Order: sequence, then C-alpha cells, then structure tokens
Amino acid sequence: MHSTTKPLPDCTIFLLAKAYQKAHGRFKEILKPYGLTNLQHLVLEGLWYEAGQTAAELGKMLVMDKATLSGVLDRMSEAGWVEKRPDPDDRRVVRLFPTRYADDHKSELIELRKQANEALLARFSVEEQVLLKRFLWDLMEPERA
Amino acid sequence: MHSTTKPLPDCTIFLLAKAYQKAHGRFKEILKPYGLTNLQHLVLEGLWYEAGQTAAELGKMLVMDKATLSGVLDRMSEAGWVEKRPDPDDRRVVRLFPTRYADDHKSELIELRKQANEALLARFSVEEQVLLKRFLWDLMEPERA
DNA sequence: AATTTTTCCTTCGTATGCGAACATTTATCG
DNA sequence: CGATAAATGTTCGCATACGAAGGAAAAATT
Repeated sequence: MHSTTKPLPDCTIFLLAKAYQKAHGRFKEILKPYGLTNLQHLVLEGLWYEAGQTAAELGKMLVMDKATLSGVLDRMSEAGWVEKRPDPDDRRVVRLFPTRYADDHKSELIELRKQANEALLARFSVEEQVLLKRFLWDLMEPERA
Repeated sequence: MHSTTKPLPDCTIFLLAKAYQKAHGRFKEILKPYGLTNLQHLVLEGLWYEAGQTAAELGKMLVMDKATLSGVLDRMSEAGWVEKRPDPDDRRVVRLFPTRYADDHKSELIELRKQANEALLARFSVEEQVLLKRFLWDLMEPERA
C-alpha cells in the first residue's frame, strides 16, 4: 500500500516539504466548509491575537511576505472576514480587524486548529512531540557557520 | 533581533510550514545560478534514479500532482533539461529523459543537494538527525483513528 | 526647508500545488 | 463485440509564495 523504499536519496528538504504538504492538506480539507484557506485562518488567528495590526506587523508575526499578504487580505476583505481601516495618523498604513462575522466563528475556528494539531501529533509520544517542536523551531533559525 | 516569544499559539502545522519554507528558500538560492528551481532539481534526481519514467511514475515517486508536474516538465523541456519522448506502445504516455546537458551537470547538482542537506542538519547531533528524519517520515503517513 | 532615505503597500512576473474537467487512449466486462 | 470504466496527460481556476519594481507617504539627514 505504501512504498517501503525511500522514494529518493536521503533528502531532508524533500521530507520537510512532503510532511508539510500532508499536514497542510489535511487542515485545508477541514477548513473547506468555512470557505477559508490555511493562510486565511492563520491571518485570523493573528488578528485575534492582536487586532488592528498593520499588514507589515502581521506579516512579521506570520513570517510571510508582504506581497503574498496583500492578495490574501484582499480576498479576505472581499469575503467579509477582515476589515481594512486606513490609519488616520499614517496614510501609508492600513490597519486590520476581524469582522463581526469572523468573531462569531472565533471559538469554533480556534478549536478546529487545536484539533488538527492534536490529530497531527497523536502518533507521537509526549516526549517526541516536545522534541519535534524543538527541531522545527531550530530549523527556522539561520544556519550556523 | 529575533522574536523570543512564540509568534502564534502552539501550532505545529505552522512550524512545519515555516521550517519547510526556510529550508526550501536556502536551497532555492543555491540553485538560482543554474536556472533550476527546487522542484526541477527534484525531477532531475528522479530521472537520474531511473530514466525513461512516465510522468505518472515520476509523480508517484516525487509525491507530486500530475497537474503540477505537467507545467514543470514543460518548462524543463523548454529549458533543455528534460526530453519528452512518446511511448511507442501506449500513445497516452510520454517518457522522460535527462538531456545530455543535464547529465553534464549531474555530479555537480547532486553534490549541491548533499551539501544543502548537510548544512540544514549540521545544527543537530547525529542522534537528533535520525530522530528528525523518522518524525518527518511518520508525519507523511496517514493519521490514525 | 530641501534632499535623501526609509517604510508601507500594491502590482507584476514566475513557479508551485492541487482539485476538477477534458480528450485521448487503453483496459475491462457483460 | 460493444459499452463502460480506468488511466494518462493537458488545461483551467484558484491560492499561495516571493523577488523585484513602483508609487505614496513619512522619517531622517543635511
């Protein structure tokens, strides 16, 4: 049912990509009924953590390119999840807020994310879960000389 | 210089995505001078592992959608990395081969991939490296009930 | 105050990534 | 044999991703 041999030479980058794709794909299915993508859900979590952030601040928090964020915010604004308010003090800035509609689904959507993470980690022991998270954090750090 | 606090609630899916993006981005820079993308490099490795594969076989080996592969192969064929030959026995099938030009860079490109993986894993002990790879393999498996 | 630099956001171009629909071809089954 | 089913590859549509360039506005510098 599954290819027991390694499909490709020992390539951790490849493994990372596929592990991510699997986890991403599963959560994507869960979110589909809500008309939200993974990234859009992430944006909502970011705004629930702190409303009124600028696109630049949100991009830093979510470690995501501002160019990508621009399109995402457009679609979310269009779909009624996010409201873009111009900053009165700085006309370059747009401040972002979850809409009433988004807040109405807040607890539900946060619960979905929790469950998806638990399902993803259910195959590991508690010790392994801690270790895995540390590994992933370490991987995000710049490489050492 | 870096945000010491977790940017978002404990979300392994997010960590996976960002760890992947970092690793992917680094290798992307390494490949840039060759005019190859990560995925295109992966295709070459797949064809060096076994030349003459069909797009379907290659997609299975690389765990990648045939729709994605179609465009990738077009661009690689256009750029002179891959040759598409029609199968004489099955007119639906196209068989894929690395070009002479690709083979001329084979050892060089494989070495680059090895080095990138070593650099990625250099921050971990040997035991941690083994564990990390096992974790990633496990993550690719379907979730248990 | 005028110039330069920086910041914020958008837009463009290219490359994934994948579901869905399709045409062509092959296999299967009644 | 003929109808149906299945496999292969392409195309379309949508949503990331991100480098690069650009326009507007604010900050810093002289």
